[in-house]
Amino acid sequence: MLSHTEENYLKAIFNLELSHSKNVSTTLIAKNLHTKASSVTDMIKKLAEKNLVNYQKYKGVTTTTEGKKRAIKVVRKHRLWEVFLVEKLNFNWDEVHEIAEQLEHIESDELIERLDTYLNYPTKDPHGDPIPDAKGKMRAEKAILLSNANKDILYKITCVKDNSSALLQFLDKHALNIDSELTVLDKFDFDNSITVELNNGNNLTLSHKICTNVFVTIK
Amino acid sequence: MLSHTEENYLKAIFNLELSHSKNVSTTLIAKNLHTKASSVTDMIKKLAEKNLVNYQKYKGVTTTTEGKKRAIKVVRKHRLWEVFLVEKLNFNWDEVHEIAEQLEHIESDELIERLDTYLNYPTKDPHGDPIPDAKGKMRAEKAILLSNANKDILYKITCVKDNSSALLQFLDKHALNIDSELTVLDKFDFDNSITVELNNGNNLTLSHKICTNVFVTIK
DNA sequence: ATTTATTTTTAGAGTAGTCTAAATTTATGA
DNA sequence: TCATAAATTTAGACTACTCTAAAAATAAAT
Repeated sequence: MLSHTEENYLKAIFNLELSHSKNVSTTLIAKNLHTKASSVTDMIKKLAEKNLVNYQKYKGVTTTTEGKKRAIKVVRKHRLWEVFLVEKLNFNWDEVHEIAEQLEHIESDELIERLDTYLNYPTKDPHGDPIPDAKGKMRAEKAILLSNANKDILYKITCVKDNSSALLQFLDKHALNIDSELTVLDKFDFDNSITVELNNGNNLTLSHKICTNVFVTIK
Repeated sequence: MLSHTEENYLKAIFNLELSHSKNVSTTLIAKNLHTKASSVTDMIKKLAEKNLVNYQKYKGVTTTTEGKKRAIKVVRKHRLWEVFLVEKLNFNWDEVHEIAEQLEHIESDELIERLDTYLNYPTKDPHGDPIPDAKGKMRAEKAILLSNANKDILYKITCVKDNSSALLQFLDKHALNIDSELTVLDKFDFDNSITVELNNGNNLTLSHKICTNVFVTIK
């Protein structure tokens, strides 16, 4: 059985491995968990001792097969609880992250499977992130960043990168949601902003920062 | 903000205060939390420092007004989650205690009020225990122990004292539930067992141990 | 009332996790 | 390639909580 802290480290390492690929560095983990590099080193040693990460001094870490399994389980729990909070308790999608961060550590296999059933086996959370199934399989999304989208092609939003309230509230205010459809009309070299047309006919100019935090697929 | 451990101590002290009345002893708390008396002394000092309990060396503790408020909130959360687990996720009443023991520490006022709304403001948990409302008010139940019930009077079960699976499974097997109706037919001095008649006409003889763990009120 | 038993507290130490500051290793760049 | 910068690890200390064993206080019993 892992402590909440161990689970948090494992989840962070796993996520960073996916987004930054291969050997995750100590400082990157520290930044992610708002802690210090020295604390990370200590914890990494502990996780390596338990065969949950591969670790060589000064070379960063990767998760082992067992480590991945544990991390995926935490991710599954986090995302299922997010669906519960939004679908059943009517929370807004920008309010659920902190609470799910706590709920993901509740220990009970039976609970999580019953929750999954109750929610009717959802495959994505309110932010569009895929929910791993009970075996740990996760839908591989061939989504691209909105910043890399081409002009005059119809896309739909599938996922947002950042779960911060600030981003989610911005999207809400501009009627942008998971499954919203849009076409890129213009790309501006000056500040890398782009103008999109929504399927209600409205035009919207989005900053580069927004575009690098929103994933889309061709509709 | 209190740690899980502090909340657990506070809840235990509060419950023992209700059941054993006045100045709860160090050993009683230790037994209740499966820890050692010396650990209890340490924690009591910490809680006294925060004005959550009144403490005089060697004289036991009582909760302060603020301490009671915090304890009641934990109890409210525990019991609401138990209702959720039974009503929505179809757990049996003997399976929910351990999980609720974890869920009761999730920190979010918004969450607990939305859960309450979602469950349609229940007033008792699956074991018949009263759920405090958002202001901390709890229904005062004038229930008596089945062991103190009189002959030939129609009672109904309102609550069970012990949340252990063993007791709950015994009751399940004998079709005894919250709101089950029964009449005491006989009381045996030899072993303090009693014979009851259920409203389906069946007779049942119950041991003293069972009778001191089941609460009833006159129907 | 004084011994004995029980309860409670203190003292000292251990584990999990955190930090700062210093030392070491790796990466960078003239 | 050699100096310097950046990243990483170690060392030592701190908080929260736990324990055992011994000391002190209270309760019980002759």
